[in-house]
Formats: sequence, structure tokens, C-alpha cells
Amino acid sequence: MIDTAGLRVMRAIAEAGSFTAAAHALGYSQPAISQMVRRLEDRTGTVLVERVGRSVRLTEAGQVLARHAGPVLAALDAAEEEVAAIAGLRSGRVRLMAFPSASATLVPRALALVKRTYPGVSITFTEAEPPESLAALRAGTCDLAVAFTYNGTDLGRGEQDVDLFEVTPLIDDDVRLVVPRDHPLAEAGGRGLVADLSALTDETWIAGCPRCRGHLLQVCRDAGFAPDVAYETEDYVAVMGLIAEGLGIALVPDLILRTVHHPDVSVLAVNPPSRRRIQAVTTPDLHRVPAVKATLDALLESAAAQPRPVRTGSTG
Amino acid sequence: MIDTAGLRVMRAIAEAGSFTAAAHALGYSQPAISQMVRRLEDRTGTVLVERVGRSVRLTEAGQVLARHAGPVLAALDAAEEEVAAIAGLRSGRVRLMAFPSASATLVPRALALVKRTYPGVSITFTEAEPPESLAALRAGTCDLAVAFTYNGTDLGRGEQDVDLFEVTPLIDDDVRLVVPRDHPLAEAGGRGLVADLSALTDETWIAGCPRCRGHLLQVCRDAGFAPDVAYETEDYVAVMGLIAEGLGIALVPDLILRTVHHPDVSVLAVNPPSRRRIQAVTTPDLHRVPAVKATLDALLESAAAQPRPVRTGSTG
DNA sequence: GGGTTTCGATAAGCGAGAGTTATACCCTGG
DNA sequence: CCAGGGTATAACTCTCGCTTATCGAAACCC
Repeated sequence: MIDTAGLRVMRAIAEAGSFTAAAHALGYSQPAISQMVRRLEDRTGTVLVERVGRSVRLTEAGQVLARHAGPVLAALDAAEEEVAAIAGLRSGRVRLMAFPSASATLVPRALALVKRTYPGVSITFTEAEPPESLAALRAGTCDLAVAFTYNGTDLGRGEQDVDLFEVTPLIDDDVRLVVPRDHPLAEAGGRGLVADLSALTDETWIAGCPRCRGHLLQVCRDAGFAPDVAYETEDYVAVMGLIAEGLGIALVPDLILRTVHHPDVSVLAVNPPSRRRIQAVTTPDLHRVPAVKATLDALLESAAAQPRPVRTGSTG
Repeated sequence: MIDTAGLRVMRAIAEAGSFTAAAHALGYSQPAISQMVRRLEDRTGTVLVERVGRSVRLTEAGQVLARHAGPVLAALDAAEEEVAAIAGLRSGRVRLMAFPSASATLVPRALALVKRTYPGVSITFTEAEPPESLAALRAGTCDLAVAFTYNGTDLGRGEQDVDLFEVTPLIDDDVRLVVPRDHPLAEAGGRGLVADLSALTDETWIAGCPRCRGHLLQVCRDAGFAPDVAYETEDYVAVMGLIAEGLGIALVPDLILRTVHHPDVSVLAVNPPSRRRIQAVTTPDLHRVPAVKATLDALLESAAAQPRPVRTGSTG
């Protein structure tokens, strides 16, 4: 019934004291004010303005509207400002989820970058494996997920997700073979070692996270055998310890080897090569939210600044 | 930038959970909501709604708008309700001014009538002679004035006031001649006495209020003489006392004689007859204000219920 | 797994609201 | 009495916003 334009007009009339002055203040022509007051009076069924000689004066009802105009318009401006702050990256909240090994350097560096560039944007960060983070994305409890996919396999929930999600590649992460330092494969040569998967039929294996384990099974099947998986742990420090003690060997993403070192293991390239793709995942809508976009850009920048892959050979 | 319609829509979406449901709730079609959200997003430059599969979900910015919608719309509804209360006579304020002798019965009865019919309407009443009350009307400190005019003369400020003001006749008030009970004119007969003004050339006169005095001078000049005005007072009780003591005679409006009595005076009709017209005066704008209109109607009703003029002869 | 239902986006079209210019009328002040 | 400033009105135009119709896609159900 009464809209913000009406309130604005009534307030302007109260302040300016005449239709003409109010029109100038609001950037309207004088008849526009005259007609708008008339419309308001028709709608409210009451006289709002007393036309007295050369000037005008608000009636009681008109004063009521003019009096309410201040608070209402102020509250509306506050709402607009709040939205503008989000749009202008002076404010905003991003709920970020990433799998544990991305948390090491990729995510912290991106978080620092955003915090430095847009101090008003707050990012909440939760560790989660890809299936969970994508589920959160679907459920609306996450805005941006850092996930990974091994070559060929999807993100973990079906092919249709390619349409549903907005996927941005961050880093291609080569998968390495980690063996004890005194393993025959490691001793065959110094640097630049490459191990054929097909030569690892009789090894004992250590598997990482569930999806990594799935990848291990996949590549082994492609190589024509089923691996003997004796240990499973998501803790790659433990994986390295197991390997160093000669209890098995493992496929470990390069990104992890950059932060988890062990003096008694050796790193080898794998043949056929295998890699996982680390990517930022969000929805097309959220991708257009400034704070989310800024965080994604920071992730890209952070990814570009990552050090080169570790050289094969002994680590530590 | 953001109007009330936008807030209403965002709130409806937040509550209903879908565009279609929000459209039904607001009485719009579904595309209307879709377009309105799109407009809002264009204007704010931010994504407000996340389209996820079949349903929609508000983004942070969308939630901001939805959250602000409540208070803003509530304040706006409050303003509308306040105006509606004034329009519906559940509220309202009337600043009434009347000359003293109208205050006796005409005004109190009208006030009581309004108070009974519209308890929410409050009337503030100030005594004022016509020139002042009309000035207040012009100045905006009065909404309704009860004034009077003697036959022919205007309201006191020039002929243009006929156009400027909205004048409603209430009562025609005959002017009487009041003389001491033992005055020769009173003794000439019992009831139904009529005094020729031209026979009062040598009397001593008592004048009332300034305008009444003006009227006295006017009618005497019309009758061909200048009255000997020995006393002036606006207090008609004093006038009657003066007359009773034989200190002079006076022209007194009938309306006053209905409330001010004295045993020792006689009331006579005057020839040529003279009367003052009591009328309610307001502006065309204020005349359309419900509370003012109601008060004016009450004055009319009160006037119609006034007792018949006092009979000539002795009062008390 | 396929059909059905439901929901959102889009296109086209139209109607009304709202603003502009031009002009008349009126009050006010010198 | 005249000039200046202010409002109301008329006529015109245009843009905004709603509606109907239709499509595409996702979810639900058998």
C-alpha cells in the first residue's frame, strides 16, 4: 500500500516545506510530487497535506508518515549497505571444506591471502574428505570444497555432478611409489627411478584413505593383479613409518610428500603414470558470490605458488 | 534501490522455501517471483538465491535481506495502521477553537458527542474570539473554529476568506435588547415586546466584546444615531448586573441569554431585527479529515438540539 | 529405470502506473 | 497592481512489471 517512494516523498515534503523544494531534493519534477501525494491520499483515504496558500503543511496523518519515514528508510538503507558490503567484499562468509592433505599448505596460504586482501571476509574451514564435502555442498552447509579425483574417476557421486557443480582444477598431483630405503627397487639406481606397477605383484601394500585405497585397487587391476593390502591408515606419517620399517610399500600423492618426510624411505615414479587432480568445487550460483569467488581465486593463486614436485629418490 | 516489494518477496521465499510457494503466498505468478529475484540480484550485484535442484536456498546476502524484511515491513505496517486509525476515526486529534459564549453548551455537547461516538478521537479545545481563531486556522495551529458573523459583515479578515475557508452555518442567533426590569420599555407590556432601535437614542449602553461593540455601533448608525457607550466588558454576567442596576442597556445575543440569567432584567426583541450567524470554519483540506469532519458533524447535531430561543420578557 | 510430476527459467505481450512538459490558477509580497 | 513563486491539471509517453505459454531439468514413484 505504502512503498518506500511514498515515505521518501513525505519526508522530503516535511523537510523542504513545499512540493517544489521536495521535488528538487528528490530529483523529481513538481507535478510528480503533486501526483504522488494525491495517490498516497487516495490509497490511505486521508488528507495528508494541507494546501495553504503558497505553502503546504502536513496534516496529522501526513506527519505520521513523515515521522515513520526516518526509521523505516534507515533500516532499509542498513539492509542495502549490508548487502553492498557482501557484494563489495567488505563483508561475507565462506564455508570452506578441504580434504586433510590439502590443508597442509594449499589452503592455509589461500586463507592468508584472502585475509590480507579482504579483511572483512571471514572463512570457516572444515576438514572433510571429498564425498562429505560435496554432500555438504549439496546440503547448503558448505560454499566451496577442495576435492580431488583420480584420473578418470568422478568426484564421487555420479556423472551428473559435472553439470551440477562448478569445478576448477587447482593442481595435478602425481602419485608416487614409496618404498623402504633398502628396497631392491630403490637400490637399483640413484635418482629418477621409475617403477613398473606390473613388477610389484608380490609386494605388501599400505593403503591410505578409502578413496586412495580404491585408486590403489584400480591401478593394480589395470596392471593385472590384486594387491595385498595389509595396512590401512589415513595418517600418512604412520604410512611412512610403516614403510620405513619394511612392512610394506604404498602409493602416496606427491603433495603429501612435500610435507611428510622420512629419512628411511625412497620415492619412485610409477609406470604407468598415475595422478590425482585437486580441484575446487562449488555451485554455479555460489561461484558468483564475491567472497566465494575471491576464495577460489586465492586457492588458484596458492596452487600456482606451490613448489615443484619432489624429486624421486630418498626423502628427508 | 530495494523497495518493499523486494523485501516482501525475499521474506516469502525464505519462509516458503520455493519460488512457487512464495508466489502463491503473495498472490503472484511464479515467473513474477523469478523475475523479481533476478532484478534484485541485478540491482544489488550479488547472488541472493541459490538454485539447487528443485528447491532454492538463500545465500548469505539473501538471508540478510530476508532478515531485515521483518522489522522494516513491521514498521511500515505500523505506519499504515496509524494512518488507517486516523482515517477510521479510531484515532486522531482535532484542535478546536471557539468564542466564549459558544463554549457554554454548543461546544461541550459536541465534544461529548464525539467522545461517545469515537473514543479514540481527542479534541483539544481553546477559547478564542473569531479573529484569533481564524488566524490560528491560517497558521495551522487550529483545525476547526467556531466563529460568528453579524449580518452582512465578514468573518473578520476580508472577503477572500469566503474562498479560502470552508464555512458551515450552525445557528442563527437573534440579538436581543436587555433592559432593567423597571425600564419603561419593559413595563409597556408583558410578553412579546419589541423595541424600536430608533427609540433608544438617549439610552446609556453597555458593550460586550469588541466585535459586539462594533455591531452595536453599526446598527445604531443604521438607526441614525451614535450610542452612548458607557461600559465595556466581555463578561456577560457583569453586563446583566450592570443592566439590573439601571446603569445602562445592552444588545445581547440570544445564545448568551440561555445560560446567563438575571431576575431584574427584561429581554425585548429588536426592530429592525438583528442577528449573528454562528458558524464552523475550517479549510477545504481539513474538512476532509475524518476527525475534523466528525467534530463538525457533532457541532451541527449539537446546534440542532439547542433549545428554542428564550422568550422575550423577564428572564430568570 | 523410465515415466510423471513439479519447479525454475525464459520469451512474448500487454496494461497500468508514474514521470515529463505545458499551462492555468492562485496566493503573496513589493 | 504587478511580478514571482507555488500548486493543480491535462495530455502524452514510456518503462517497468505482471501474465500466459512453453521449455528444460530434477526428483519422486511405481
